[in-house]
Amino acid sequence: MSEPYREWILGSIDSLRSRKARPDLDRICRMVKRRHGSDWDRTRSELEKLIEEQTVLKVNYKGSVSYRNAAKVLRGRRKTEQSKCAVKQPSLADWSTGDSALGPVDEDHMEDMEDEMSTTAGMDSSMDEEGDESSLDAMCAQSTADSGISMSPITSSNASQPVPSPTSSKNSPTHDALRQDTDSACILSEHIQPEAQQDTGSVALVQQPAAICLSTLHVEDPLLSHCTAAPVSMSALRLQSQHICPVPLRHIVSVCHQDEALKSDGGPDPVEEGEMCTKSTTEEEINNGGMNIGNDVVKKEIGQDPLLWSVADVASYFTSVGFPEQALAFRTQEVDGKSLLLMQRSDVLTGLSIRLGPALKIYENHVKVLQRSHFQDDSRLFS
DNA sequence: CAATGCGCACCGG
DNA sequence: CCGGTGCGCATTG
Repeated sequence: MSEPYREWILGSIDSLRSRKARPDLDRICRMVKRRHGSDWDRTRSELEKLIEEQTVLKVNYKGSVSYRNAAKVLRGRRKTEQSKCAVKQPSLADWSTGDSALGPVDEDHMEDMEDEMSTTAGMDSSMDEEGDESSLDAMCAQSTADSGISMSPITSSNASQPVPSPTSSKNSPTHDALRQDTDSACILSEHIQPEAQQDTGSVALVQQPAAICLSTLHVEDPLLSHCTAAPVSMSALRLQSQHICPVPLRHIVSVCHQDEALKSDGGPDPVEEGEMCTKSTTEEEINNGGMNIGNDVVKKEIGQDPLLWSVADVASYFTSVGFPEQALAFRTQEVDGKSLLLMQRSDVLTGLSIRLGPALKIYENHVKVLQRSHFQDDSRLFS
């Protein structure tokens, strides 16, 4: 159902941008309404969904809220500011003005922050090989946010408070879809570190539901600890302790294994719960550190058996590992977890109409890995 | 009047 | 210096 909205909204954002007009809620809704007749509230809620899935980024630029087509934005910035990634909430200041129709009202209310961000979320499209760093960046950009926040702090408003309750996913009005599988309780609260971001502003990225779970898992499995080293998860880590993840651990574990080559020698030593992950690393370190690993983690973030991923989960996954643009292709082709596990090399390279470079990386570093780990697990079960 | 086009100033990299 | 952003004004329908 939201399909056309995605196109409509992204189209409106692109159109506004090309016209050099700020793609704010007001203009986006107006344009969608004019072009497609959709009513405001509907457009607004669909927009929020897109924000949650990171198809659209909500940013605070020059003191006002603005929206970006994630696929087009992500590119520039690289490392560094992971910090900025943090999520922030938009200030309403502007909104108020906007009062008009909108309902921003419900948007969060926050104090203000006027920073702006450069949107950033980016990863360069070209990320070099396996997405190491780039993906990291990406991740950080998004992930930080994503990982944690269950909802979009930003947008969603209701939940004005940054701190989501671990339990529920309820807060957000829309996300259902996304999280249906994933979620679970993974919402975390803290991720948001305001301070960090504040400097420049940040994108309010949204978070993905996904991230969440992993942390939890890790806790119990020593193997996981490796994974945790990965970038992304930090935020996730924090949460770890608390929630329960629906996903079977084994999947996760296996993924880690392979990709990571586990550094661990023979056997992983058991770690006590909770702490392993957290150990030492600071966020930064983490970010820089494990590139590939990062990806894995991301996967896990989504938290589950790929078999259970919805189309939105698949898209979120690729967005979070640095391929936002390609994520749209997966979405367009309606590739869900099951389909993903059935994809062949040629499907990825030619069936999605995405560029060869990213397609190769996606297939080799992600699709193949997910398939391998998934099927490996299965065989293990039966053996 | 709304939609659109775009020059130009700003800003961060 | 360059690219992204968007204000503010002119133009168009």
